[in-house]
Parts: sequence; C-alpha cells; structure tokens
Amino acid sequence: MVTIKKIAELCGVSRGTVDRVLNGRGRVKPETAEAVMNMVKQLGYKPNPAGKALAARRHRPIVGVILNSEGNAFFDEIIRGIETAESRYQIYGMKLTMRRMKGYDVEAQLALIDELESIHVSGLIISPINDTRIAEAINALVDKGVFVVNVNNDVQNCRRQCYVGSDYTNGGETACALLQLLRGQTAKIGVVTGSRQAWGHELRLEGFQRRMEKVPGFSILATAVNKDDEIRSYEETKKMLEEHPDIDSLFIVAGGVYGACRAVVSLKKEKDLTIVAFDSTPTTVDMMKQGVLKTIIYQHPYQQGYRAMDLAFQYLVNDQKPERERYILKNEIKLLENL
Amino acid sequence: MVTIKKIAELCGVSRGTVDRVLNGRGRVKPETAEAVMNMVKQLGYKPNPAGKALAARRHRPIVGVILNSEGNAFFDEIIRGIETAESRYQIYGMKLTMRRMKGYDVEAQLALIDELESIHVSGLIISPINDTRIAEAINALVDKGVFVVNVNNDVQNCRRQCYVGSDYTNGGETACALLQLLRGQTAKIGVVTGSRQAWGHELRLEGFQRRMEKVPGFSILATAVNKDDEIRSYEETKKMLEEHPDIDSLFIVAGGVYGACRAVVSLKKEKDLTIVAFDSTPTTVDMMKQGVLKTIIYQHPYQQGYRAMDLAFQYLVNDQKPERERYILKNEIKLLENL
DNA sequence: TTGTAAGCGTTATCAT
DNA sequence: ATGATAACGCTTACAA
Repeated sequence: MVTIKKIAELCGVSRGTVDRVLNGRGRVKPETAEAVMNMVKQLGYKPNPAGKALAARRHRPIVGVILNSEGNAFFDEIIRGIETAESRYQIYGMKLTMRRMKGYDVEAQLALIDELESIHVSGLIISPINDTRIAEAINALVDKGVFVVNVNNDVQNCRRQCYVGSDYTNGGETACALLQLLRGQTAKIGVVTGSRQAWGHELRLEGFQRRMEKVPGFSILATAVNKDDEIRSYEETKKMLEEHPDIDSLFIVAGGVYGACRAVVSLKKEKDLTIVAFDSTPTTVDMMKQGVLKTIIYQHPYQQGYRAMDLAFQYLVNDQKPERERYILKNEIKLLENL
Repeated sequence: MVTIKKIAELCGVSRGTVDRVLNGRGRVKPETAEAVMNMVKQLGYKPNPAGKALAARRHRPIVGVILNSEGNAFFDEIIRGIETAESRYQIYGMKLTMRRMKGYDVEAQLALIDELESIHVSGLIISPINDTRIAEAINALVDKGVFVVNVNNDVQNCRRQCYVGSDYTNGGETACALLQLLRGQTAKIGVVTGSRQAWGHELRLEGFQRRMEKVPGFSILATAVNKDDEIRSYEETKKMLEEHPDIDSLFIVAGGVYGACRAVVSLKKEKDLTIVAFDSTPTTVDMMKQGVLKTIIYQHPYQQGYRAMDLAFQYLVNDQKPERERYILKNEIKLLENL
C-alpha cells in the first residue's frame, strides 16, 4: 500500500514536502516537486480517505442546501435522501444547513444564496430557478471555491460542478411512448403544463413532442397552464376538457397532478381518459388507488438527494472530484403494484 | 463531538478501558463498564468510521464473492456494482476475491464455499442455490463469524445477515398488472419458467397467479420449462405455442428470454403476442429494439451488487451492523425509451 | 483490572 | 524551501 510516508522516503524528502506538492500549496523547489510527482505516478498513489477525513475534522466543512420545496411534496423524498446521506457522513465532520422556499421567486432564492455565502458554506446543493441571475450567483460562488451541485433542476449557462437529476427530455419521450403503449396509434391529447421557470418542464414537453413525430395518429388539441398550483390546475384542466370534449388523453407535465385528476373526476371522465403524469407524491398515489391514474413516471427523488450529498462528501471530505458533470437518474414507469 | 477520549476523561478512566468496554473485550471491572456505558448512552457516542478504518488497516478484511453468473448476462451488472463499490472502498483496506460458477450445481457451490472458508474470508457475498445443504453451509460460516449477504436469490432456513435483491412475489404481481394494462381484461397466457432451484422463480409465478385472481378473464393455458437455457427455451416455447395456438400472451418468468422470443419470431407471432419478461440483458434489449418485446421488468442489478458490498464494508470496516435484514430493490417497468 | 504509548495516513504549525 | 512534530479517533501490544 502506497502512502505519503512511503513516497517521502523513496524521494528522500519529508512528508510535509510531499503534502505540499500533492496539494499544490507552493513553497517547493520545482525539481523536488517534479521528482515527487513522478514517484506518485509511478507507484499509482491514491490518498487514503480515512486519513483525510480524520485530519479534516478541524475545519468541518458545512454544506448548504436550498430547495424550493415548500408546499411541493415531491421534494420530501429528495430531502430524505439528503438527510440520510448526512447522517451517514456527519461523523466525518460534515455539517448541513437547509433553507427552504416556495415556488419560483428569484429574489427569494438570491437572498438565500447570499445568506449561505455569508455563512461561508464550502458546498451548496440547490434546486435552482431557471434565471440568468441565479446562474450568475452560482457562478460567483463557484469562483470563490464553493462546490455546487444543482439538484433536480439545472440552469442554462451555469458553471456548477454537477447536475444531479433526471433526463427531462427523455422523461417526455418516455411519457409519449407509454401513452402509445396504452392507447395504440391514436390519441387526442390535452397537455397540462407547469411553469416556464422550470427548465425541465420545457424539456419534457419538447421530448414528448419529438417522440410524437413517430406516431402520426397522436395530436395535441389544447394546453392548460397550472403554474404548479393545484387549484389552478383543477380549474384550467376542467376548462380545457369542457372546451375540447374529444380529448382522450392527458399529459401532465409536472406538478398539479391532483388538481387535474380532480377535474377529470368531476367531469366523470376517469373511465375514458388515459393520463400520463410524473412523480409518486401521496396525492398522486391516492389517484392511482382510485384508478384515475393507471401509471406514473418516477425520477428516483431519494437517490437524487443522496447522490448530491455523496458528491459533496467525496469532494469536500475525501478531496475526490466528481467523475462526471451530470448524474442522470432513470425515468421509471410505475403502476400501483410496483410503487 | 463525542469521542472515546472525551468519554474516558469524563469517566476518569483511560481510553483503553473505554475501548475494551465498547468492544466487549472483557478484562474490565463490571462497575467501570457500567459507568462507561452510561456515559456512552448519555452523550450518544458514535464511533468515527475514519478512525476505525485507519486503525483497521493492519488486518485487511477480505470479502469473498460467489456468483452462479457464468453464461448469465444478468449478473454482469451485479458484478459491475460490486466492483465499483470495491474500488471505492479498497482504500480502506478491504479486499475482494470472486468465484464464478455456472448454473445450479449444488456440489460446485459447496466446494466454492469451502474454498473461501479456507482462505478465511471475513465476509461473503453469494447468490445461493436454493438447497438445504447450501443453507447449512452458509449457517456454518455465519456461526464462525463471517458476515454473509445473499444477493439476488435467497434460501429458506438460512441465517445470513442480509438479503439484497428484488421482491420476487411483487415482480410476479407487477408482471400480471402490466399485462392487464397492455391487454385489458382478457388474456390467454403461456408461461415460460426457469428452474425450480431458484426460489425467486417460484415466488414470481405465485405472485403472478395471485394477482390473476383479480382478473377473471386471465387464464394460463400452458407452461414451458427452459432451465434458463436459451436453446431449450426456444424449443419448449415453440412447442407450447404450436400446441396452443390460441395463446395470446407470454409470461417469461426468468432466463431464456432470447430463446423464447426467437421461437415467437420463427412462428411469425410477434405481432399477435403480448410478452412480459424480466431483466435488460443485451439480447433482451435486442428483442425490444426489434419490437418483439415492448416492455420488461427490471430489478436494479447494479444497485444490488453495490449495496451488497456497501453492507459488507459498513460491517467489516466501520463495524456498523446493517439496519435491516432485507434490502429490497423495486421492480421497475422499462420501455425501450427509458432503459 | 487498568493505563500507556505507538501506530494507521493526512494535514497544519512551527522552526529552520 | 524543507523538515520535524503534533493532532485527528481508534486499536493494540505491552507495562503496571
């Protein structure tokens, strides 16, 4: 097993010097540094995380979490994943501080980012709103050396180290393929969409429409916008269904599943409509139990949270950079039976 | 942060004494032990895995793996999961030794267990054959203090510490529910089953049949046995389909998916038959691309392997017992789009 | 029965 | 620019 000590001995220098070389702390003669690096490569030295973790206990890294999860049950599982990982890693000296907010209020999210910056977090896990100012704020943090993971949503032009979440385009494609499986070659589709400020929702719709090109008998008759609000979802869906009585399929792009389903039930259309929706929140599961929804698409929210924390741990405590920039969880299809 | 040192100081004893109490090494006066234990509970002491890992580097634990994976592509992903976890944990001093075998040869598996026992593995990850002698061999290892995880298959009357795998009964139920979703209320089903020596296969069929009770229009017309062999699967399926031309659905319980599908194609029945099968091995994915299979059920094989190693790591290196006895991965439904 | 001290690998501080 | 040393939390051989 190759350790710093061994490298030091073989190079005829001290452990301190090797450490300085390995971590680029400077104050080392270039030739010495080169000799050390050669030895490191030759022996394939890998730092021991246990040693690192132990030594790192002096300056306990603190990870900030910002989620627009208030009033959105989908995030409950993400939070559970984050907290599970935290309880596993806190013994290594990692601390967690969580901030929750509601909806897509850019100012509010910027304020939270500021707040965490002032606490000097060394890592940030955030479900960012898709807005240039957010991207800029994140970039500023990254430039200051903070390790940033975007979770569940990503932002354009953002230099975060990692994105952890689902492939939204693929989610839309999968939704369309599923609808085809359930209905055959024809469907008159009503779309219920959420917010433009979630990039993912746009991508999902794009994916759905792209996949539709393979099925000439599929057509979108109308679109309702619910802004992820259940009441609004109920009303807009109802209106859409009344105005377009020949709609036989519903594609619910994001939140507001319960409201949309209630609208379907209130019109007594639950037997005639094929509905494709996302995420197994309790109210959605309720609708599955009632048979209104036969199937949903699931994005491993628990895994998303756990993975995000794990990446922060590996980086901040073990000093291991993420292997990839994007960690994509699969879109899964769920029936009541395999929830 | 509460450490052994702090406990020792507060109790007015030495660190060595606390260590002896915590790890039940004896040679401690009962009253001292009690005082220490009280303090430990009061402060909620948790050992620091980094410290443990570091100190444990003298006696590197070795984990043995036995898989009947030869010629069964399903195990490839399990192995990838095991190896990924190993590469992450080897720096903590954990070593891995893998033995592969083919099929359900009890004697062969017993011999491999013996072999690993003679190497003095401290952990064993095994996909056990469902046989009493195997159960007994595993029990003997457990009694000797080996940490045993059954992966993918479980055995009756076996005292392994953990089972990691899917819920087979639920897999059968899900398969039936899926078939109902695809075909509506009636189906004339042909069953293609694998081996009686895999407990899981039995359970899946049970689950399928139980779920069938909810659908009066479903009936099983015939059953073919393929012993997980592709050639046999081809022949038996073909024979079954010829003898029962009114079969409109195929439930493939385990291996031999490719052979069964080839039989379907050779009879030009791929347009008429609805097939439900398990696992996304390359040949199965091929059949999905050809449109013979529209959908399969997936059991997170990579996760199974990773989780099994993780449990061994937590136990052997960090001295943390598993929280549960069974780690069940969900049965997922896959289309070509979300593979 | 209990305490002491060294060691696991890395990092930080201080001295040179 | 480099080295020596202590510290992180835990285990263990040895001393008392």
